[in-house]
Amino acid sequence: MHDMMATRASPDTASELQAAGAAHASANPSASPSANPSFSPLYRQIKGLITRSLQQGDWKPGELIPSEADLARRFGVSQGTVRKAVDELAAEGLLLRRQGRGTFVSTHHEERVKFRFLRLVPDATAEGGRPLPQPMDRQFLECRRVRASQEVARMLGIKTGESVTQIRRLLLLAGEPVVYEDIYLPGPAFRALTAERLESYRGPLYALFESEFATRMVRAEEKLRAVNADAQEAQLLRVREGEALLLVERLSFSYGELPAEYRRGLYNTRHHHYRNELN
Amino acid sequence: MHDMMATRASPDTASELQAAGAAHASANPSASPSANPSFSPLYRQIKGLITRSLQQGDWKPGELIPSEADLARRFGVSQGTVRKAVDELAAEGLLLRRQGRGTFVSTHHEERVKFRFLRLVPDATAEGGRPLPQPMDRQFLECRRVRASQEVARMLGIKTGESVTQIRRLLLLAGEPVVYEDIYLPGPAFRALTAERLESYRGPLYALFESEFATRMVRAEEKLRAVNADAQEAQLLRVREGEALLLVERLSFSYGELPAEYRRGLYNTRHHHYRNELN
DNA sequence: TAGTGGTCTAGACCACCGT
DNA sequence: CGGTGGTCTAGACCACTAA
Repeated sequence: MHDMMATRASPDTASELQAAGAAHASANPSASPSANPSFSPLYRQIKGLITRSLQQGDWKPGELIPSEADLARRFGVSQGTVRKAVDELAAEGLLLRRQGRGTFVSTHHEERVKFRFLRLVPDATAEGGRPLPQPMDRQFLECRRVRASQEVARMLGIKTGESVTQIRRLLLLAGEPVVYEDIYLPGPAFRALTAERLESYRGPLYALFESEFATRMVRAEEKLRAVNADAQEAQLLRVREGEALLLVERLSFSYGELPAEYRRGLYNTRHHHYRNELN
Repeated sequence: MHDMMATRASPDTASELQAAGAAHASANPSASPSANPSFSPLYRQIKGLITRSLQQGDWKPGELIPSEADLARRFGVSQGTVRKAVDELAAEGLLLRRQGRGTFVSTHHEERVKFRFLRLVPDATAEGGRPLPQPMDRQFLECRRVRASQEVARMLGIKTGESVTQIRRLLLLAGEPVVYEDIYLPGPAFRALTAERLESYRGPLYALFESEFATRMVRAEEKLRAVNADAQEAQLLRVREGEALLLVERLSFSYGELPAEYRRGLYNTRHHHYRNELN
């Protein structure tokens, strides 16, 4: 394999890569030899281009993206450089590498990473045993359009009073109600969402959002607190009023650090716990 | 045994690296050409060797380890292979790379990563603002040798009734008691630990353990629950009895996945919250 | 200026997957 | 079998730090 004409051409997409410290950056003895203020290595620029393609939906969740060799040709860089860009994206969970098959866009549909964001596990879980083998059931109490409260607006980065979709639901594990949460989705994207659709859908909410509302949750930040159950919460979760509950506020982000969901959940931690790893 | 070193010399440590799929491994026509059951790439073996050196204390926390080129020579591999090993160790927090200076063994003494394991932050913390700029104070209530209860023994992987060191303390943020925790340390290593030493030490507990007890905490697992304060807990944390508190059980590991500390903490989350990131 | 980690390239071969 | 990601090497040059 040789191929590849002597030089560049980069007949495809954006060949706007700034030659920044690239060894092969050709004869460029002029261009300031040092003191680069906003220096970004090539592989990060490549990473940016790939991210943009993901944002734009050029490659959709679950799909196969072009091979490393292919991408290297398109971008006019070496395979090693593409590899480093893809490595980082895979580490961030945006892409999924599978030896012998190719690189795929991550999706909430895969069996392996289902409930990736739900850290609640039954107490009986053994040391290594990760997920919950319990039967999970849902119960949707609300699904409606409401005006964003000051707090919801602030979290989602929109104006107070703007229309948002609110979902209120109950999660049952092994028949017992364990999670009660309010979910807020910004903008008109989720206008078509109905309680019926929620009821009929099998699988995680994020998988539904991905498939039918073109919104993929990429990462999230959570704030945890302990609170005492009020009368309504106690009734829904079948605990005594005043019983301690774990309050979990979650802000989820889509591609490009775009806030795409705000969630306020109450967990009954009598037989379950929130599991976390510190590094 | 076989080969190795047509060149090199590798005068130093273990040159027992099994030529596994190495392109240059050559001269090894015997060894099953494929179908390798427990296949481990070279860089992982290197990683193991470096980890072993860390465990053995060849390089201590805060110290500079040999340069990549140096390590490559010692191990008889290319710099790229060493680099990949070090990359992973740095990603896991065992090593810290600093361009232009070298690679250092991570330590709990650095200003940058102090309180790496304490995820409690004041509610007022802005979006990006990470750590707590609050004045922190401690109050040590106990420091004694006790026999491990069944639970403590199970967590620490020792026998029930074995001697462990117990520390009971209160953490005060901005003058208010916010954390009340019991800490259990296994084995005879911490026999010399006294309440006086704890009182006089400035800096994180883990920094003390590292400096004076040759125990570095590398990673930890936490289980979170919401519980109602009992009378004693309420008094110490200055809340009403029955008030919801965040119960945080932490199992910390030293090098080699060795359980080295079990901790049971109660957090008052009225003005603070536990912060977490999901990827 | 010397030394370190950081980036980039080019090419080889291995492990794994589907056909 | 051909194609994909995974590993390994060798060498070049860049960015940063400290002496």
